[in-house]
Amino acid sequence: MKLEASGWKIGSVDEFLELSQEETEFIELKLSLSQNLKERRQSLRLTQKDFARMIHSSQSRVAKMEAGDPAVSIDLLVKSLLALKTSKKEVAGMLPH
Amino acid sequence: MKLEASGWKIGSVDEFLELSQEETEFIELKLSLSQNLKERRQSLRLTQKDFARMIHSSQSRVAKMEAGDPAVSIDLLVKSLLALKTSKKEVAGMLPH
DNA sequence: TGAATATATGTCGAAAATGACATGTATTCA
DNA sequence: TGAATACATGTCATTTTCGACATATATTCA
Repeated sequence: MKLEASGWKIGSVDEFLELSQEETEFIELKLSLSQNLKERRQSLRLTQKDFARMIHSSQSRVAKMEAGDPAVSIDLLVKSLLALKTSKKEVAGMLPH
Repeated sequence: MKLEASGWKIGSVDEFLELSQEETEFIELKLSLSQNLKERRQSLRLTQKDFARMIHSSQSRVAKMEAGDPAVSIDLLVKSLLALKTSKKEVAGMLPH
């Protein structure tokens, strides 16, 4: 999984070139939601633009969500999934490895 | 479940006194994480103050997290749970109804 | 091919979330 | 009881995330 390529910071103040287990799990969790969101949108034959209108957001933000951009919150990802009629159980199913 | 008591807005511009299914599910999801976080912290015999230090936050913010304050993000709740060595599978188990 | 459509990326001011602090209220226990 | 400890609540300046926009790059398809 190319975390580096998604713009996730690799270096930090405390650790140089190393992500803590906790940080890694957090990022993986978000990427799982991102990927599932993209799959769901596509399987519904929605364009990013149309989906953006559904959630009162913008095409560029949808693209960032799906790209796993670090500057997108889990809150927005979850709200987006719920807007696609994803059940809580389905959201839960996206989390475990 | 007393959503109103937790400070969640009941009225909005579009709908007066009614939460959409989507909004309700989002709030319930957050409250589940809140409650589980509180239980986990308590079972580990950690004070809010001590836990706050662990996650580089403050006692007041921990209190707000556990109270289900709307102004607390899922991101912070998830990071907090992960700091308590909660596995992704365990987080997933908190979500379904 | 090339126009139309779809997606990716960078930037901005506005809005929301943050840690910190002060202070109020419960709870504990000697 | 009352002091000590734990938790709740309100506010504030700073940081982060937001929708929006411009524009670059991919993809589709006639």
